[in-house]
Amino acid sequence: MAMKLSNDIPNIAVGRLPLYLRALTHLKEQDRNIVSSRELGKRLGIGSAQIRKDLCYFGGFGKQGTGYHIDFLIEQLKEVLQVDKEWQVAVIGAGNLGSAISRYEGFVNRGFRISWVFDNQPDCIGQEFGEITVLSMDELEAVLCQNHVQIVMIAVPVDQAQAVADRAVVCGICAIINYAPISLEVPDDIIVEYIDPIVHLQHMAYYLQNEKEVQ
Amino acid sequence: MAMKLSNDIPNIAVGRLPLYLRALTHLKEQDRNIVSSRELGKRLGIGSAQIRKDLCYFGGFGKQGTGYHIDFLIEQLKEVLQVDKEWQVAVIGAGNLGSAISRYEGFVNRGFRISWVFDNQPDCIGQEFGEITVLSMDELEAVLCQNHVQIVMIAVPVDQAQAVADRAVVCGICAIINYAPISLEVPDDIIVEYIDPIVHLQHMAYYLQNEKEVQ
DNA sequence: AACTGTGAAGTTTTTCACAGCC
DNA sequence: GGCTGTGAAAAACTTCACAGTT
Repeated sequence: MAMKLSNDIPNIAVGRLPLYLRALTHLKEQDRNIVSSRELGKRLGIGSAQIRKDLCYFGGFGKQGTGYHIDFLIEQLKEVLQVDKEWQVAVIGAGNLGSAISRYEGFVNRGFRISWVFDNQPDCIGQEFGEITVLSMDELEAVLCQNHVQIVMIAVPVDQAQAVADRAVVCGICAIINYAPISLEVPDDIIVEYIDPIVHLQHMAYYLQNEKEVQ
Repeated sequence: MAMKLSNDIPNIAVGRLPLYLRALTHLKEQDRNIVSSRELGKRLGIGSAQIRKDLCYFGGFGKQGTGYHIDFLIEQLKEVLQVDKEWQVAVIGAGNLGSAISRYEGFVNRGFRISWVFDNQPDCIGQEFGEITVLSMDELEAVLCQNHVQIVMIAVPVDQAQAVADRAVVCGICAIINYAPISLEVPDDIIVEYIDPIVHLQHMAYYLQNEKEVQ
């Protein structure tokens, strides 16, 4: 992601807000009303000062002596992140991964809705995932353009990912979540984030003790 | 992840090595032999100095005036990351997501193999994903312990994730990839990494222009 | 008494810039 | 001429510490 476009709030701080939001939602589900930066930090493995500072960039939503009202903070963070509305998302690729994403029900109450899924395999097209039907890749441009789709998730085989991204970019999309294990080349104003479990696994492996060395 | 255990190499630099490895693999597939830090950086959207510095922590694998031999660098990075061997991984949860992970064929040539999958749904247990069979959750402890499994991927519903993590930790696992949208509480010596697409989406949404404001 | 908001201090990470090498 | 390896400078980020508020 080539981000730091914004005025002056560190991208890395913005990146933590979704984690705060996620944790706050769980607290709310446990019928909690108030939380301190210390408790929130402990749950997330983050220092309390960092949380206060991050929230402070956006005005500070807490009460001295008390902490943060969970409902209020959730509401404010959703507004800051622009997820108080519902973004329409297109998924490209309806294989194992694309279909798992499309069937996942967790998007909606966090600000997103998968509204379209595309694939180029004839046996896939027409399949129903919950409320949506798999469309042909031939319809990609028409659907993305006509609906002013801003976010796409790419879940196609790695050798098709760049071509698919190029097609989406031409349609005016602004942001891509790429599940294919390849760095995409896109114009500077397009936001790209990557989800590649193997990157995480390889990162972790560095810190693991090799069994043989242990013995 | 509570990482900085290591001697003195920044965790964040280690985290970039898998990206370098991934990009190098693509270059190799295009029959390239040599690459400069500048070209590699351009592909990844990273400064060339950063790449040189990262590689330098591990000794510096380049040749002045020339660049980096791709084959050699791949080999060295795999060794550094300990992915020149094959780690056995267990997936917990065989729903949409768990089965997509388990069927994915991209793990093997990047240092990992999904060797076991568990679920608690009777209609799931016994299903075959490629070469592996879905096992009952009742067998979790026995399998993890007997095989000294070090890495598990959690792909169960959010309300079961913590309990599943607890069970895995007792079995002596060292690292968790958690796909459930919740922060896990685990002992300090367990490495946890999170994969939650909605965290990425929410992060991106912050930088998107709201349609209404554009007009 | 408990907790936030926030400048200032401290630390980490990135970038610069150039000597040394091919 | 082109490129790496690497100290030193710059920038970014985190933590401290405390005034101020409830």
